[in-house]
Amino acid sequence: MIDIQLLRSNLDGVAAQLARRGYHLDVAAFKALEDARKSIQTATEQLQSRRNALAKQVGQAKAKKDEAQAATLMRQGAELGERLKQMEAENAALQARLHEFVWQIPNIPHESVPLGSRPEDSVEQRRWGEPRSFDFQPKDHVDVGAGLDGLDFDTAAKLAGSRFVVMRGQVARLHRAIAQFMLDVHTSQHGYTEVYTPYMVSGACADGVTSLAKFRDDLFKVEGRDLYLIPTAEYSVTNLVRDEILPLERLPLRYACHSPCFRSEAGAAGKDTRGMIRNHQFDKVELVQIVHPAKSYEAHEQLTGHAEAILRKLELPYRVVTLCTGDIGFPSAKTYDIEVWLPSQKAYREISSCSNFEAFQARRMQARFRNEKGKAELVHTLNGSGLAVGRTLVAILENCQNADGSVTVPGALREYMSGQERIARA
RNA sequence: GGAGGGUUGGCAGAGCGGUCGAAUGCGGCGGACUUGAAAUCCGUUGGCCCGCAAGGGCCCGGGGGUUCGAAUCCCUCACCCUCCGCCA
Repeated sequence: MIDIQLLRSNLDGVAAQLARRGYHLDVAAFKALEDARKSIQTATEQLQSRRNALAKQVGQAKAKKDEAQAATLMRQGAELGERLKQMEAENAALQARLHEFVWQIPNIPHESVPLGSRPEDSVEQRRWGEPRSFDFQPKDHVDVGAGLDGLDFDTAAKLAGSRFVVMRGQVARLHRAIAQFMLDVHTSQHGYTEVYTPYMVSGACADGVTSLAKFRDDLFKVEGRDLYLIPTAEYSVTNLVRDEILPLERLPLRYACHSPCFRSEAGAAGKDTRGMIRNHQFDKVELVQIVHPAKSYEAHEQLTGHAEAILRKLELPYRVVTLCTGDIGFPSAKTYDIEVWLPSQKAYREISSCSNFEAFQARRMQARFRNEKGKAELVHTLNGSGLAVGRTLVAILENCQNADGSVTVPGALREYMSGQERIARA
């Protein structure tokens, strides 16, 4: 969430900055809420002060064995109690409303984020690699996978419905190899610590990284329990530092985590229904960084570079896009999307999203560090896919396919495939 | 599943219903001593909210209750630990 002090001190300024991302901040509502809060809070605290003073006097009277005096004071205290109870309830209700109001405000976009309301307004930063020109008609990953007896959507549908996949044989192994490879690169070359975390988190943790109220429908919930299947390892990994005050020297923390991700895709009916571009379950290697506030934009560039390194090693053409103000996610201050080339679609498709959340998530999670002055201060959090495993498999099947239906294994993955250079139908 | 114990400040750990936001130790910070460091000694050291300030309020796992007054009593939920049973 954004700093409520900032709202109090510069409400119109915040509203203007939020307007850049298409969010209308109800300034009048906030003012009304704040005014009411102020008067009720002050009144409540005055009553509390009097109650405390009275209670103290009762103690003193009793110590002096002045029972008559004590009885008088206790009667006064009892009278005061009734009013206090009402005030406290009113105060609590108002604080809750204010809290709710502030918690559903999205993050303020960083000044470097291009202004725009549609995906087309996002700005391409760079491209790497040349899309391959085929001397035959390339198939999409569904057909390549079927030809290899490796991807089976019909059977998956029998088990769990649409938007699932069954992988077999060499394709399943390739999928596993991709994840291993990514994890190894990030831990051995980019300074990340591998972590294994729960695939379910509490509602509070979900609310720590984004707005649960807003995104509840996108999550799978465990029936009858306050547990949600993670839609990305970000949910569990970022929360590793919730309610912590980290020593300065522990920063930065860099975590890499391979996990399955579960998404209900409630709002995506009819979109990307073919293949495994948008499934209810997919694997991803996630990168998370917990950093000093002064270093987060530097870290953001590095983290994006770490994700890009994977595509370079796999020799898959991609481009990097800075999402425009209207397209960044709820908690994000700035996001780079990395898009990989898919021959079947003749288009670049998202394979990674790298965001700097500044203190937005940290404030929700109460994730802090002890700064140079010894004071507790909120950390900055970042994450990025490094990369989505399923979509990487899709990209390899499509970009590395051969006319005979086989697929060439990218050089970087061969050590994970017993040196095998290509996958063909068994 | 059954029985019991526990959750207190950065950490460890005390705390008869009244002056406890909380002893003590460690750690941190400042200082003395030292060429420097260690050791020792002295001082200091939680978070949050309102307020220009003075000052006030809240926080002892979460929530509720009893009371003039709750870290201390009661209820409830969560988590942790120990033992028994069961299971992988």
